[in-house]
Amino acid sequence: MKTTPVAHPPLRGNQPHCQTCSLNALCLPLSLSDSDMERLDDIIRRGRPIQKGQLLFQQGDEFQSVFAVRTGALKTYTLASNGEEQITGFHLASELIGLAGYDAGNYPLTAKALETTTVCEIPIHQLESLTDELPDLRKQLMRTMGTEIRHDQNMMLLLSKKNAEERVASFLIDISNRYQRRGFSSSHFRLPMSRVDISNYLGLAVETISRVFTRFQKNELIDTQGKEVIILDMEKLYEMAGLVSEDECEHK
Amino acid sequence: MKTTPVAHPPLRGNQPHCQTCSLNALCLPLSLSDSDMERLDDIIRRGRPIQKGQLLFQQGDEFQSVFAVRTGALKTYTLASNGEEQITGFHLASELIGLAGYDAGNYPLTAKALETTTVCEIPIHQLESLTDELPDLRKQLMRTMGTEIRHDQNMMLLLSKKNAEERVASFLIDISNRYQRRGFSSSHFRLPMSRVDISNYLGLAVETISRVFTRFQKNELIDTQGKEVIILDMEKLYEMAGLVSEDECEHK
DNA sequence: CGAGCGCTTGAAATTGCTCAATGTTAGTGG
DNA sequence: CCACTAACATTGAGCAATTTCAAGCGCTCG
Repeated sequence: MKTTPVAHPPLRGNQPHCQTCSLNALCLPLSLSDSDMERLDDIIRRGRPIQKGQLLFQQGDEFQSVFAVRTGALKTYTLASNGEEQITGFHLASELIGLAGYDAGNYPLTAKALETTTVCEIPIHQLESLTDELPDLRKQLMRTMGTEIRHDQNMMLLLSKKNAEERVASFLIDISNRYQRRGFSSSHFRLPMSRVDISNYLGLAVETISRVFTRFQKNELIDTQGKEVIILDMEKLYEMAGLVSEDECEHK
Repeated sequence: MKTTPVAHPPLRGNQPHCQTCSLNALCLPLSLSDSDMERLDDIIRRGRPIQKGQLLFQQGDEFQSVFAVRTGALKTYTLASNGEEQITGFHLASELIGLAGYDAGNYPLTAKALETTTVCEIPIHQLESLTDELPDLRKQLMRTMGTEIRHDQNMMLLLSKKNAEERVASFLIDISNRYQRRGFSSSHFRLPMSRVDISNYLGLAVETISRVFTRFQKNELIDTQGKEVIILDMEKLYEMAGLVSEDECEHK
């Protein structure tokens, strides 16, 4: 078990705040009143950016804080005992990471920056005392964990039932939706992760990812240039993913 | 969206209680004081047993309660939009199910009895008010969700990185450990689920499960007769699973 | 400008799947 | 208690999807 390589740099002045953060409607403060948000804001630490490839925390490190992504993106992965790495999620701005370690005393996974990334650190002890007083915050935390569980169960379905094309289509749709929720284009974006990361996440070989991307491009489903992706036919992509676009089917 | 076929039968007299339940050290009451346990016990409803094949709740049903398995076993599964079913977990006595629906308002999965099963029902509203007052209970719930997340992430690793033999070996070890924790034999047990369920859970074809079981039997790793399983070489099974038996490797 | 990493493409190999047939078990009703 | 049926389980053969191996390209960063 190694010690944390990077972790939590000291504070700097001129900090942003939850109250003015453009992400507060997506992030942990969601559903908090102004005064409650202020109390949450008080315990949040905002450190210097972490660079691409640096670790935010490592599997086995003592569980001390949860983190909200402010800008940038990270991947989280677990290590099998044989050393193999399984990426369990990519995390964009406003998303909370680290909660899975809540009960264990240490992080059950490693978080690595995919690009230069800034995070808000929320020390767990203070968060815990705060949740004692703020039921809304508590619910929000439970909600976040529920979301995580549903995500993982969707991934189980994907990994055990879907073929390569369905996996890639599902992946692109997921990313697209997440960018959209953040106010970015749902059809034109830049993937923060490498092909190798995607292949690992989707349980496929890199070569397969490459081939599916080119096939999608030939079939004019998407246009892609390196990490840049333009979705040309969202409708069809939903079909490929084994899903149905929301437009035409709202009942569940 | 269909209505619930079975759900929550009426109460009966002569109920057992958390205080005297042999599972209370594994179940939700874990870490509660006697008086707190009593308060939890007061809100628990204990219905008549549900029969093999009956549903406890169904994907889409309104989220009203979480359930603890008292005796028997269930499977939970999600339905893909194309109707395919993915089993996300098997649940033995003392295990809590339904929490994943916490934030969504309705259950994100279906729970079906694998055999005659009795459950303790915990209405969510009352549980919520109780958590307001009992921080220990709150923590226990968070812990349970954390455990669920780690389980699912382990499954993601299994589904995306392990071959058929490794999957089956991992599965048998997991079941074995869970029986052991409940005070049963870790080397001789009866699987409550069918081969089809196992294959679905592990992301393999039924035939593959069958073949791996016979191969394991030929290699004298296990002895099996239908759902009855005897583990002959635990050591080797751990190796096959890509794990290391606790005996020989305690670090990490 | 060269090295190296990341990405793409092709051909061969492999693993697990599908299909089909047969065997086995458990539950039902005469 | 036995016969019957339906669901479950096993086994074999051929096949298909994806992986592995190998090679080449192109961008980026020292």
